[in-house]
Amino acid sequence: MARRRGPRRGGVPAVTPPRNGSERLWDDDLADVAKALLSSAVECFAVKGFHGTTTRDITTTIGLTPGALYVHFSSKEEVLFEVVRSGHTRVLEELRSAPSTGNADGRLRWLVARFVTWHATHHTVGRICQYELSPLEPEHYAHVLELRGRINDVFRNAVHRRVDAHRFADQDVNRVARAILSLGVDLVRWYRLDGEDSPSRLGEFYADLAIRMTASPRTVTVR
Amino acid sequence: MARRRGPRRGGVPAVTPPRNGSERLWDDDLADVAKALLSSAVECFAVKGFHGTTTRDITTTIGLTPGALYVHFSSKEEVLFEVVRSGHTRVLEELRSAPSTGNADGRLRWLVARFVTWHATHHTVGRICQYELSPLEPEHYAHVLELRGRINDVFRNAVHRRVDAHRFADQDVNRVARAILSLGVDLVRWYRLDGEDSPSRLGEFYADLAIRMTASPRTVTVR
DNA sequence: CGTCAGTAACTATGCGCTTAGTATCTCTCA
DNA sequence: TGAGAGATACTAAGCGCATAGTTACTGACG
Repeated sequence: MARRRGPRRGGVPAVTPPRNGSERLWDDDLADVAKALLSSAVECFAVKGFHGTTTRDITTTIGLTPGALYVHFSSKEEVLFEVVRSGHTRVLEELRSAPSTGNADGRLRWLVARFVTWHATHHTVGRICQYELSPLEPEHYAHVLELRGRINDVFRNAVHRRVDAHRFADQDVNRVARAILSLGVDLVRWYRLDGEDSPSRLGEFYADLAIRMTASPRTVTVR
Repeated sequence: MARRRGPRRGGVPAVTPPRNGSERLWDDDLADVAKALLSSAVECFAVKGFHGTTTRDITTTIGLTPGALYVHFSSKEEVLFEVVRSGHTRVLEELRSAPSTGNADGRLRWLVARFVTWHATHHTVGRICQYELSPLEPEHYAHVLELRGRINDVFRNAVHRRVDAHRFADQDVNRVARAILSLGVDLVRWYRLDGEDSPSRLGEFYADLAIRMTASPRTVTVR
């Protein structure tokens, strides 16, 4: 007993995973402990940032010691990369699940609503995905940039489709698309689950707003 | 000579201030070296975050040693606080310089354009003001929160005024005000001076967008 | 001469990561 | 079926380095 050095392997897990809803975001093939490490990292990174978070913070929160992190990930940076990559991948999957039928208005509305709902629901992960990119290694950053480019394309295409449907030539389409995306992203900075809007209500509100933002200028000034 | 311990004091300054436009933001009563430290900190904090920036980063960039920082500021955190407090204070001053005459549309347009132009021009400081608040000491954070509340109030009032002027009851005014503010803030995340929009052009675009966002829903659907 | 801005050297602490070891599990073989 | 080997998840301890901040001192200025 005095010389006890290791944990039980298998059997009842020694790990206490955090209950923050992020475990749904990780790849299925990850071990349970790896998933718990990621979920713990999410809470720490979101509050203290990457550099302000220690490996001791991440591991002790779930009942492990710092060395355990290196069994599953090669570095602290790789934990960050996995969080950010998974977050973006899940967002992209969500957007790609959009129904292929329907008109341009409906499509844009659907995309905005889903994007916003996702970011409100996962605003903690979202915060890391938006504001903690600079500590990533260059190849990891490049990978994430590519995912972001794909997400941007979905919105840009949807806005172009809606605007084309109304045939307005004096509209700067890319600027509006970027503004709509901007709203969906910036909410991770201020959103709280105990605020007055549920994720889906906020999604509906922003979808309405996006339609208004892409309306023809002539329509607005018709009064 | 072998025991030389200090620098030349006075005469030709040993300090090389960074040229990033932030020196205009600091309080006039600060010493030139203190201002240079703040401007250097802005570059470092914006790229590496507060925790990822060392006192050596800040000081050696302008030709000083780490101990020099403590001649002017009591801690690294105080440097951050001064950057963030000054940034918010300058924004608030800008908003308060709005002409008191004019209609509700013009006022909202003016505020948005100025807010956006400011954040595009000073997007580096803006990034710190939005995303590097968690390392602040509690009293400093409270101070900054109060400034932010005042900035929010200016926008909320302007949006209420515009909406009231049109007498629309089905509009969620605070949500729209928050969305407009959100656009102005999130731009610090992505804005680059070498992009296609100058600060003032972006300000005009967002001012137009804000008017559209606050238009009556009935107007939009009048087609 | 006194003051003060800044330096060089240093201190105490903490960090990311490594290493040697342990307990447990799984598989193979007789 | 049981024993032994190999593999593995994890710990406790530690390493090498770096950090924020301190201290004793210097040189220039008024």
